[in-house]
Amino acid sequence: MARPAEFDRHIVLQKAMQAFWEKGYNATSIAVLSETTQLNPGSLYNTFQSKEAIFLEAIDHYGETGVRQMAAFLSSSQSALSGLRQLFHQWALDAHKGGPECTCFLVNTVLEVSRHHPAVRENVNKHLAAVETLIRETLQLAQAQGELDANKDVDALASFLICNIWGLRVLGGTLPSHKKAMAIVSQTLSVLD
Amino acid sequence: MARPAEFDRHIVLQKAMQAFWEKGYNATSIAVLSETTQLNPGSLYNTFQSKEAIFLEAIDHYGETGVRQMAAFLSSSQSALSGLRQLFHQWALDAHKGGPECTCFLVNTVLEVSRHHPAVRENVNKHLAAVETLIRETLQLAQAQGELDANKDVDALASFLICNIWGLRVLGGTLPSHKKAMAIVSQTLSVLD
DNA sequence: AATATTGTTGATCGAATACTCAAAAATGAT
DNA sequence: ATCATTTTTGAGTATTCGATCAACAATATT
Repeated sequence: MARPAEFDRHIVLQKAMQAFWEKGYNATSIAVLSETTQLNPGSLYNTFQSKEAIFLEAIDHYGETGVRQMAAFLSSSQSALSGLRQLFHQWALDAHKGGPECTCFLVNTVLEVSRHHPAVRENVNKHLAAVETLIRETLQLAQAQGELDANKDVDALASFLICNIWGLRVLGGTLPSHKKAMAIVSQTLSVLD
Repeated sequence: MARPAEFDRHIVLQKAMQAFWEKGYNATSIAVLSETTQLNPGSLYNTFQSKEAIFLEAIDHYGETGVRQMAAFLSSSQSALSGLRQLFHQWALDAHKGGPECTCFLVNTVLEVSRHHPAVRENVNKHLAAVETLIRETLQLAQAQGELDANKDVDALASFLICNIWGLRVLGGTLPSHKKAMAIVSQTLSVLD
C-alpha cells in the first residue's frame, strides 16, 4: 500500500556504526552519515528520529554483534579458560594492529558521551554488563570443570578482567608495541593460575 | 612599551583544561573557552594559535601537574608500595565519586582525539609514559628496599599497573558501585604480593 | 487505471562552528 | 604629553552543524 524502502536497515546501522566507531559521536556529522549510508538526510530522518537515535541503535548493533561473536568463540573453544586466554591474546594483537578496530566502540563512547548523556550511558553499560556476564559465566564453567580454583571470587575476577580489557582498548589508542601489549596480557592472565 | 596582558596564562590554561576535561575536545567550542577563561575570542587567538594549540598546552598543564602531584605523594609515603596502594585506592574512590574527575583527561583524549591526530597522540603519550616511568621507578625502589620480590619483572608490572589505571578511568565513566571499584583494585594489587 | 500511502530527493532552515579584523584602550619610553 | 606597541573588544567572516520541507517517485490495494 506504500512505497517500500530501498535500503536494508541492518546494513545502514552497520555502516553508521563503523563511522561512529572510527570518528566518535561528535566528529561524525549527518553529512558523513549520509555519505557512508548512501541515504539522503531526509531518508535518514524519515527512518530515525535524530542523530542521537541512530547512535543508540548503532551501539546496540555493536554490542549485540560483539557479545554474540564472543560467546560463539568461547563455546567453540577446547576449554573455558583457554578460550578466555585466546581472546585476551587477540585483544593484545588488536591493540598493536592500529586502525579503527584497535579500540572498542563502547569504551570510546563511555569516555566521550556517557558522562554527559544518561540515555547513552544506560545503553552502553547494558552491553558492557553483557560482556562481563559472559566472562563470569565462563569462569564459573571453568570452576565447575575443575579448571579454575574453586576458592577464587568469580565476580571479582570477572570485574577485574573487564577492567583489563578496557585498559587494553586505551592501550590500543597509544599505538603500543606488540611486546608491551603481550606483557600486560600475560600479567593479567596470571590471576587465573 | 606596550599594553600588558590582563590575564595569567597559567590560570587561563587551567580553566581551558577543565573545560576540555569535562566536555572533551570536540564538544568544547571557542565560545565555551571564551566564557570559562573570561577572554574574548580575539584575545584567545592573540595568545594562542588555534583551538588545537590551546588543547595541546592544556594537555601539558594536566600532565605536568598530575605527575608532579603523584611524585610528591609517593615520596611522602611511608614505603614505596604503600604509596602505590594508596594511589590505587584513591582512584577507586574517584571512579565512584562521579563528576568530571572520575575520568582522566589524558585517557579521554587517547580515545577521542589521539587516534586521528598524531600531534595530540605524541603529546598525550609523552605524559602517559611519564606516569609509567614514575610507577616503574617506585617498583624499582620497592625492590631495592626488599619490599617487592626481586624476581618480578618491573617493566611488565609497571605496564600492567598503568593498563589497570586506564581501566579504572573507563570504569569511572560507567558510574560503578564503590564495592566493584574496590574489588578490582584489590585484584590488581595482588600482583604485588 | 485510480488512489492512498510511504520513500526519496535535494534544497534549505536557523544556529553554531572556528576564526578574523578594525577600532579602541592601556601601557612604557621619550 | 606624544608616540610606538600590544591587548582588548565585539561584531564580523565563511562554513558546517543537525534537522526540515515540499515536490516527486514508487508501491499495494481497489
